[in-house]
Amino acid sequence: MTEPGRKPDAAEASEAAPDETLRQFAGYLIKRAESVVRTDVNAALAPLGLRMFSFSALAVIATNPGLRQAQLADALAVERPNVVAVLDDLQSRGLVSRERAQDDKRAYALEATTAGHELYRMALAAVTEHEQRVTAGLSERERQALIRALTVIEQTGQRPRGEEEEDDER
Amino acid sequence: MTEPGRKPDAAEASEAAPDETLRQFAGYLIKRAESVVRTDVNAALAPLGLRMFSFSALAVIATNPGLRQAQLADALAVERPNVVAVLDDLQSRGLVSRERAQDDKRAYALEATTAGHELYRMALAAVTEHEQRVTAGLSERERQALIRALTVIEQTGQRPRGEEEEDDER
DNA sequence: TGGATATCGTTATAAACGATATCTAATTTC
DNA sequence: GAAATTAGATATCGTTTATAACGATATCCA
Repeated sequence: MTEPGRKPDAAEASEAAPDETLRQFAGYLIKRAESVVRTDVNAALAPLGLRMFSFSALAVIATNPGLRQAQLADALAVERPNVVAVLDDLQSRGLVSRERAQDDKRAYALEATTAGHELYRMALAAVTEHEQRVTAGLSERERQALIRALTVIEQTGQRPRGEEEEDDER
Repeated sequence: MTEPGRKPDAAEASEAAPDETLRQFAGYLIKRAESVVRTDVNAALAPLGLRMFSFSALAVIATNPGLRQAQLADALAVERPNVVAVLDDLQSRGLVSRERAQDDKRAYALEATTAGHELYRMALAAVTEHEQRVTAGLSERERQALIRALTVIEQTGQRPRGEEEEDDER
């Protein structure tokens, strides 16, 4: 082991990471970064009884009073059934209210309660800390560039496939 | 709808996205981008009978002949049990061989078969196409900056917590 | 007006992903 | 050579996210 050097046999190549080929793909690194972020943010939110997803839901509700469940699901880019359990939890803990919409008796108007806003404030602080922690290796300019790049990717990928720059928003 | 403008009532605010607050966090955008990437890459690999994870495994094996399972798991940042089923699949399809290591009869030396290399070539082309598709909105410089930023985040987050720049790698 | 159709929230279910605990066989340590 | 460790396998579980289908309400339109 650690012989001066020659033919590292690949299995124990010390020069390059074994996944070097994959690391040229942003997609691969996004997946790995997502894992790191999810672990860290969930740890940061655990003391507050929240996870990444319930925090996101609370944030969207707190900043968009009157939102309906389908709109919430849409905002979070998940299917409608996926928000039900989260809302059950948030509501049972008195953080969010579900009031029947007066103009549509099928729908609920979602609102954060006082306790919900309070918890949201604390959770937002915890998540902000988390963000600073995981992006500590980046300058603010780099972090902003990252945010822009990710936004572009998300929007690019959202398209049906085969679109480019058609400006279909109006 | 689309009335000239005033008091959008938040529930139907047309100016800002409902998750505007969350979009200032790289972590949130990483999660959303991951979803887009995963969906797209899995669709790209489906015709080849691969998913993102099995492709990654095949790539690492093909470029690191003789690798052991534990090293593969390590390279892919997952626990050892998680590679077993994937290898069972790849092996049963004749893409990967598991030969007992001569210096350690517990371990397997993993290698891609000729068919495995062949499929890997095709899959690599499909993934490269996918990468170009999802990063079509970025310049090559932006894409490289994204890759660097994600690498930094991954490494930052990997640390036990409370480390910074200690250079604990010797 | 009234039937077809669509939408809202819900339930049930399943696939994919990834972790932990434990087992065996083999290996290393002392 | 006994004890501790390691490699891979198995079983199991939790999380995340999707689809299908259902009851209730709302909208469309002939």
